[in-house]
Amino acid sequence: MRLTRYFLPVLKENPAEAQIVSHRLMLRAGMIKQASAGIYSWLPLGFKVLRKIENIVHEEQMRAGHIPMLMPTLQSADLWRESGRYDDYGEEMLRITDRHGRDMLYGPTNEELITDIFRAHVSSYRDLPLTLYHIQWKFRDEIRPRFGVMRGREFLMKDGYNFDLTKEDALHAYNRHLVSYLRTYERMGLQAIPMRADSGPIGGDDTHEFLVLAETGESEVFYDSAVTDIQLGEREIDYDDVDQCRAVMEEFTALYARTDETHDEAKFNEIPEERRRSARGIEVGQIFYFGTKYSAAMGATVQGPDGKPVEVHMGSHGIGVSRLLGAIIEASHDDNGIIWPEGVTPFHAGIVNLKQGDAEADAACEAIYAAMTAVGLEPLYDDREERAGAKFATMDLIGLPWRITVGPRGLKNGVVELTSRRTGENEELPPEEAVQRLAAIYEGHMVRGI
RNA sequence: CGGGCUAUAGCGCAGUCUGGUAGCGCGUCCGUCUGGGGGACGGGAGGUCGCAGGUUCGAAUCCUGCUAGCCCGACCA
Repeated sequence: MRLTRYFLPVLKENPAEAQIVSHRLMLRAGMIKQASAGIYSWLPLGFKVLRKIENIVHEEQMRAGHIPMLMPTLQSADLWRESGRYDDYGEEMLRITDRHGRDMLYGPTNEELITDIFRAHVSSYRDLPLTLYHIQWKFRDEIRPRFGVMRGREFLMKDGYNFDLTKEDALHAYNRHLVSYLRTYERMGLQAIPMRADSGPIGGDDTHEFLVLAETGESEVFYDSAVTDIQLGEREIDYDDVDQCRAVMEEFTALYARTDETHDEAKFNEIPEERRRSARGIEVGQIFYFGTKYSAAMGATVQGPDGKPVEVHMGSHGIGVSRLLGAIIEASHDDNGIIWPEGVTPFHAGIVNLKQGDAEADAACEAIYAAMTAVGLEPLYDDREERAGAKFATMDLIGLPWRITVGPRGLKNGVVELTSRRTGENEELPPEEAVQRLAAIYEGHMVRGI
């Protein structure tokens, strides 16, 4: 993409309403624009990152054997009356009446809809196990939306639902999700720690929240510092392997890590004192096992091998997709702006032409642009008639992890500069080598964008 | 929902107390110079002063009502 043809309305000054760094940077980098309280338009740069995150979530869900689909944002109140949650959910649910006077709602979650689909089409134990998921906009009418996309009213969420014949099968689904979530977050450059949590209005006994440590987090968390040393890394996972998934789950949840809702001071104090940590965290996902709560209420049964109806065991699992943008920025920025992890960056590298209009510099930039595109990389070429300082400032603000700087001075010696946004490290090398280097860096980090 | 606050050009703000027909910085447009960390000079464009009503010869400014948004707290992917 050439910057002169793109739409990137960056701001030099901080908008007054933005208090936390991710909100400020998303506004300044021209990623979002507030439409009303807690509701945002996603401008091209923000939309690009949102789609990349969404695609990582899809890839990891499908890798774990979960089936993508799409349910509507508007739902009928009838299903919610059936589950009993129409009254339980309270003011947070946005209720709407259509022209015929029918009660509708903008879905805050989808347990009812998915259970309705399930009971209509699944009748045999032989169709199990089944895990369906979608990535769809939700609406929760928060009393006080704040922090930009971190606590919006309208937000994009991946929510999935597993249906299993037995509790054991459902617990495997639980573990499978825990593992797949770990991989999902790691691919985005995040460390999200699973913590024992409270189930809230979803209900159920077993639940973990995934928290990204950040000073601006809304949750207070307590943990054993050793948990931050555990990484999934490159290890091979067979998501059908019950024992392996359980082992990984146990590895990641053995050490103490809880939110304030479930914090147990006595157990916390059993940790050696030098490893006790209290901090703040951003909740980026949650997994639940809730047994037959919805299947019993809504009559979701299958016929077992003996021909008798069995209420299915269910769980649900969510990832706050739009919130993740905020969480990633909170975890990865500096005074000059955002620093995108390679996995989610909107463009793979920026090309800065220091002397726009100089025949050699222009030609060199075009050649790099073509070479990057040829190997499947997506560059953002700053071809504006701006001075070097302005171009650098823009690149730093929008946070592309790599920058190729092209100027007449370097070109005389046949080199350009490759600079890491994160470390500031700078290397002079021939243009072709810079492109090769980028191709190697992004090997394994290629995510379909838009 | 309790407490605090704001609304004036795309963004950040002054002007309101003491009424007289709206200003600054950034951005933006045109031109010249410049060219390795938000450059300089010159010239432009851009505003129903959140909305409605009232007081007044005259309202951004005073009065009444409303709306929207922000911050702190109690609740939540």
